[in-house]
Amino acid sequence: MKNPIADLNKIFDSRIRLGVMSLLAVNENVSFNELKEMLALTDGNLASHLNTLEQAQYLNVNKAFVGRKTSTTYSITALGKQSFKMHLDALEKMIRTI
Amino acid sequence: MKNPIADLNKIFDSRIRLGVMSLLAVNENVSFNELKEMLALTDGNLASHLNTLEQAQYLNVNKAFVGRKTSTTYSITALGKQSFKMHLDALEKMIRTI
DNA sequence: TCTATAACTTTGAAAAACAAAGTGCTTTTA
DNA sequence: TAAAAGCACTTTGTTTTTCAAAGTTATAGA
Repeated sequence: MKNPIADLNKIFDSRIRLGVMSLLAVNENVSFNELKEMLALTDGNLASHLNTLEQAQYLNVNKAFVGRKTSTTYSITALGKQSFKMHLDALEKMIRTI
Repeated sequence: MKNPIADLNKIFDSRIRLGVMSLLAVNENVSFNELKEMLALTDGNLASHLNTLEQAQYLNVNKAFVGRKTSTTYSITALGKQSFKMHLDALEKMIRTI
């Protein structure tokens, strides 16, 4: 019997950050509003979770214009991809022992 | 693109409660002190997470004597097993889309 | 010009996490 | 037999996290 949670990443304890990462892992670029709708969050709540992930350097922010309107999209960094993969591996390992 | 976190159980957001459940899923009965050691927690911290899981009726408390010493062990309830399984299924589904 | 939308930031309240110390009971040890 | 130690908590209090709601800035469209 050994510690099953030692390899889990604290940042991904949050269901919401897990959701953001999993959306960004599958879709190259996702906009603020898409994330907001997908995860059914308020602006502020989403913004703060995105901020946490940004601080950790797990994602990039891309500010662009679609036509003349601003559109902010988010994408995963290499570090983010790696950290997320490690977390999922740890989860999978945990699941597999069950 | 659909909400990837809708089926996750809020109670299992916590790494520690996830760890407790995964230990109890594999080992029929685990004592307070084993859990404490495995997960590297203080008494109070473990007790409060166990309490949360007990409130949710995800685990049973068994107070017994080993020789003449008290030993409290914990085991998973049917509801706990089911809820945990659903959570893991949701996680697996999330992982598989990636 | 007025309204709406995007993407935040700020504020503040509520909940959760956690460590540390205290408790009551029993058992072992000096 | 008195003191020390272990078990399984509970209590206390601080720190951290979560979240909603409101405010902000800038642009776009009617």
